Amino acid sequence: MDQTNGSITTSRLPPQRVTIAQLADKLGLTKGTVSRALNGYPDIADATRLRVQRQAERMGYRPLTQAQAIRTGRTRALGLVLQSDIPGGQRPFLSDFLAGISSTASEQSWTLTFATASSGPEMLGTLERLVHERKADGFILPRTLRHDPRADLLRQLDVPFVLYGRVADPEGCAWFDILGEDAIRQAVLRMAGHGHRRIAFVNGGAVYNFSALREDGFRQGMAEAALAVDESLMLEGAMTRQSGAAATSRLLTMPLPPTGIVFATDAAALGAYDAAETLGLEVGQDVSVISYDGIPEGAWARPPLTTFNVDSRAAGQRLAGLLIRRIEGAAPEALRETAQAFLKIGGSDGPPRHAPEALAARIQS
Amino acid sequence: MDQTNGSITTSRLPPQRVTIAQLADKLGLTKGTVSRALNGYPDIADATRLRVQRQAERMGYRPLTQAQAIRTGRTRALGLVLQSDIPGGQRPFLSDFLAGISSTASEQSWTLTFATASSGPEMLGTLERLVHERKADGFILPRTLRHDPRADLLRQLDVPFVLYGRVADPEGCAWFDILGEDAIRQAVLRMAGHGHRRIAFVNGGAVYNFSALREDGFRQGMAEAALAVDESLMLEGAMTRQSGAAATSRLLTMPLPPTGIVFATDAAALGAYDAAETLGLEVGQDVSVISYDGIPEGAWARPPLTTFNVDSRAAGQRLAGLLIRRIEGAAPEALRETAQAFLKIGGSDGPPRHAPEALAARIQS
DNA sequence: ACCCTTGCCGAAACCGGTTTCGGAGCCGAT
DNA sequence: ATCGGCTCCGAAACCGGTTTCGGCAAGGGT
Repeated sequence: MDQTNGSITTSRLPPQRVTIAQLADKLGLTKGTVSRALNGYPDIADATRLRVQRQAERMGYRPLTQAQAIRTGRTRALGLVLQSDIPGGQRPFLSDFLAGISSTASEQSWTLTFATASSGPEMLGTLERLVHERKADGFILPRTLRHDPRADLLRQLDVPFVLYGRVADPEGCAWFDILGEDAIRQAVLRMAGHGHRRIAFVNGGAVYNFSALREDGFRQGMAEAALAVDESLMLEGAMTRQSGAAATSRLLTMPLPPTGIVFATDAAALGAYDAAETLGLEVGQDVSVISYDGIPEGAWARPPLTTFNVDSRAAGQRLAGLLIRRIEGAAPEALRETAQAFLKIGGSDGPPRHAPEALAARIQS
Repeated sequence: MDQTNGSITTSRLPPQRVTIAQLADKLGLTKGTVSRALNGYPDIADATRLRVQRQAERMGYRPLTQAQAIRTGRTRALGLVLQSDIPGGQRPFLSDFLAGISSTASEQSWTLTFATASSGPEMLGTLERLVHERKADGFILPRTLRHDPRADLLRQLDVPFVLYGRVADPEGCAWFDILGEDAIRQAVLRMAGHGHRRIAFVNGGAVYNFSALREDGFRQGMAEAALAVDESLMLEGAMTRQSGAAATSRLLTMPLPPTGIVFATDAAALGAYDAAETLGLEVGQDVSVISYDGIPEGAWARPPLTTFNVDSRAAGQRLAGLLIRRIEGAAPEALRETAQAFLKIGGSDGPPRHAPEALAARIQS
C-alpha cells in the first residue's frame, strides 16, 4: 500500500490505533461521554453527538472489538461451523457461499469465524466452545436437519442463529431457504411435458428437512400432471455420485423402468451418467434426468445436466444479513426469507425415446 | 428468550464462565499471581504453579482471549483471505483445505478468521483491516505470486504470515509447498516412457510462482528423457477449462501436433476433453494427457484424468501449524516445509496411437 | 551478627472500552 | 424566592485479563 510516501521503504509509522481516550482528549470530553455519544445513548446533546462523530471520523477511530467484547459480550463476528465428514458435502458451492457471507459481513464490518467439525457430536462441542470463548455472536447453520440438534443447543444457550433451510419445529428459528419443492414440482411438470409418464424420484437423506419438502414437491407435480405415483419408483438417501449411480441402476433394471428420473441433488444425478454408461444407455435420450443444485460439474457432464440452479453466493449474503439483524435483536419470526431456484437447461432431459417396456427390453439385452 | 430457567428442560445453569478472579479466590492468591503462574513467568514457585494449574483444570478455567488480547494484542486467531474473483480459483479443494486448517487450529484452541476480497487492491485493504482490528494474529496466503504484494504488505506491517507456495524473494518468508516441479518432471518421464516423443506443456498464469517452477520441471524431465523442447509447444496462462480447451485445440491443429500434453493444472486439463471431443479425438488414445492437482472432477471425467494428487487437507494442517509457530516467535527461515504430490493413474494417458504426422492427418479430415 | 541476594508473591496500574451514578445548570411553575 | 424536573456531562467503577514494581522472608557469604 504505503510504499509510496517517505524515503525508501521505512518511514511507515507503526499503524497506531487511535483510542477512545485520545479522541476524548481532543474533544475535551471524557471517555464515558464519547462512548455514550457514539453508541446512541439518549443523554447526550445532539450537538455533542455530532461533534464526536465528526471527530471520530476525522481521526479514523475504530473501537477495538476485543475491548468492547469484554464488557458487552459482542465480538461482531459471525460463526460458521461445517461438518467435514458428510459425503455429499457442500463442496462445490462452498466457495461462493463463503464469499457471499463474508462480503456482506465485511460491508458492515463484521467478520467470519470459521470452524469445521468431523462429526455430529464434535459439531455441538465446537459450537459450544466458540460460544464459550465468545468467538462468534451467532451462527449460520447450513444443511438444516428435520430435527436439528444444533438449533436445539443454540436455543438453549440463547445464542442467535439462522438456518439455511427450514426446520420441522420453527419455534424461535430464523431462516433463509430456497424453495426446492417448487423446483422439483416444476421438474416433474417439465418431464411430463416431454411426454414421460413413468417418472422416478431419487431423494436425499431423510434426516435433512429439504428431503421431505422436495418429496412433497414431487408428489404435487405428479398430481398436477395427472400422473399416479408408483411408490416403487420413490428412492431416498442418495447424495453422492456413487449412491446416485446405485439408485439409478436399481431403477433401470426394474421390470418396468422409468423413462425419466428427477433427482433431489446434482451429486446423485451425476451418478446416473455412470449407471447409464454401464447399462449402455444414453442420458437425455434413453433416460431423462432433471436435478437440483446447479453445481459446476453438472455443466461439465456430457450431455450437460438439466438442473435447477441455486445462487449460493446470494444465499450467503442473505444469511449473513439476517444473522446480523438477529444478533442485533430482531425477532426470529421476522427473519424468514425464501428464494427460488432457476432452471438451467442442459441436455440431460428430453422426450422419451422408448416406452418403458421397450426400454426394459433394451436393457435386458 | 428466557425460556430457560424454570422447570422442564432447563436445569442448565447459564454456562457461567469462570474468571481468573474466581480462580484466584479459590486458591487464596491474587489475579496477578495466577496469571503469571499460568503464563510461565519464572518468579513463581514450582509448587504454586502446579497448584494453580491443577485448580484451573478442575474449575475448567479458560482465559477469555478477548480480554487477553487487549493487553497482549494476541487473539489466537489465524487469518485467511481468499480472492473470490480469480477464474481458476481454489474452488474444489477449498473444503478440504479449510478443514485442514481449522482442525489443526482448534486442536491448539486457535480459531480461523475468514474473509474474501473481490480484487487485488481490496485484498490488501482487507488484510490491513483485519490486522488493524486485531481479528487475526497472522495470515495464511494461498496462491503465492512470484512477487506477492500481500507478503510485502505484511512484512512491512511486521505481521506473521505463511505462504502456500514459495516465492521469488524469500526474505522473511515462511512457507509450505508441494514440489510441483518434481511432479511435472515425473509426468514428462511417464509420457516418454509411453513412447511419446512430441510432448507439449500447458502452463498456468505467469504471475504465479508455481508456473515458473513447473516449467523448470518440464524442461528437466525432457532433458532426462533426452527429448528436445519445441518452444512452440510451450503454452501458458491456462487455468480454466475454457482456456485449457483453447490451448489444446491450438496445439492439436498445428502442422505437427503433440501426441502427449502435460498440464500444470487439472482445470486446464479438463478442457482438453472438450477440445478432443470437438476434433473427434479420444483422450487417452489419440492424445495423452497428464496433469496436476487431483481435483475430484478429474476422477469423474471419461476416461478419468491421470494426475498428480495434492493432499489439500494435509497442506492446510501443515500451514496452520507453521503459522502458529511463526506467531509464537519462530524464525521464518526455520519454517519452510515441502511435500510431494502423488500420481493418481487414470485413463487419460497411454502409448501414442499415431505418430504426430498421422495424428495431423486424422485431424485435417 | 550483619548485609546482600534471591525467591516468591501481593498490590496496583494498565489495556480500551462500557455503564452506572450523581450532580451541576437551566427551565418553568408555584 | 423556592422548588421540582430535565438535560447533559463528569467521575468512577467495571469487564477480565496482563504486567510492573516493590517488599517480605529465607538463604548465603563474610
